[in-house]
Amino acid sequence: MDQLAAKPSHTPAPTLKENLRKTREEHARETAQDYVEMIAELIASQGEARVIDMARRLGVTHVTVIRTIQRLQREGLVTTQPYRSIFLTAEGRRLAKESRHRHEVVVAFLESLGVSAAVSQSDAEGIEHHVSRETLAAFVRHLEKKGGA
Amino acid sequence: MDQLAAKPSHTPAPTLKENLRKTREEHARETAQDYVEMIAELIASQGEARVIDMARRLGVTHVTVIRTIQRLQREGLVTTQPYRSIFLTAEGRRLAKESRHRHEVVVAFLESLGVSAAVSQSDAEGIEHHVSRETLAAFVRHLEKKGGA
DNA sequence: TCGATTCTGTAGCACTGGCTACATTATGCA
DNA sequence: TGCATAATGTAGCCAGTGCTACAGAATCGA
Ligand SMILES: [Mn+2]
Ligand SMILES: [Mn+2]
Ligand SMILES: [Mn+2]
Ligand SMILES: [Mn+2]
Repeated sequence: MDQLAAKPSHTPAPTLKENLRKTREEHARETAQDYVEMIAELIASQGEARVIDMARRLGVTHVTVIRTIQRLQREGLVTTQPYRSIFLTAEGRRLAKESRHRHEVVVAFLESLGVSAAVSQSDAEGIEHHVSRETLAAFVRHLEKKGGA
Repeated sequence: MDQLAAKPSHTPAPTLKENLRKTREEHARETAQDYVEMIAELIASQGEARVIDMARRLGVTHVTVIRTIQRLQREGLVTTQPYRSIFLTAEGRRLAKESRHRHEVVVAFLESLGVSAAVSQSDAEGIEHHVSRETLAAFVRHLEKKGGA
């Protein structure tokens, strides 16, 4: 009830307010994305995802990891039992796959613009969480155009 | 002391850990960037930046704005007096100018890839805060190549 | 001019995600 | 096999950023 009353039909044009709200929501989700992505990688490479390995790779203490894992469990992305390693739910695996793909596209896209590998990796870590479906598609188009194949 | 010991000379290759730490730091700064950018816009268009206008545009309550402004004042980006409007310090103006420029480049860049204006605005609101100097330069190069002029 | 309304500010709550200090459980090796 | 070490977990602190409820100051129009 704080919209410009009458004006349906064509899309109502997103306001700055709505864009900022969306960005805040993305921030709330990005920890989840980085975590499930890393859990999937650890399971693939080490056979299991342990709190201590995540803490070392994330650069935070194990306490922070434990509390975040508890939240992700509450949200249905992972499962754990006391003193056991971490597993992904079906939804967690889905999100991990999607996040990894987007991450790779963003890195490849930045590199295709001539950005160094190191900076591409670094910037992608933040940018990835704010790339919509439409923008991701545009990145892929750009890569296909340049990449040949 | 958790680096690969011996291997100086050329840059030590940033670890995932360091990239994530950098992303966290960027998040701590992005509120400041969006605020000073908006304060500059309000001063330019309305003659002054008031709490209530910022709250409406940001989509948060005035309480949140007041507390954030207090922090920005502590950090030397703005000045205020009780019941008076908000001013930028020299450093605040510098940051506002830089943020606005980067915001505009990011939006223009996304649009140049064929992303719709609405989505470009929305994605840029988050992406802008993770675009390094080097990536920004790559965006500008890409725009100059396509844009002609 | 003065009273209603609007604006600014404070108190106190929730949640996230950092941390240290300490407790408990598992693990691995002598 | 047992004990030192490593890993996991809990308690409680902090800062940031949301919120509602309420208090105080400023403004505007009748
Ligand atoms: Mn990331
Ligand atoms: Mn972000
Ligand atoms: Mn902006
Ligand atoms: Mn922004």
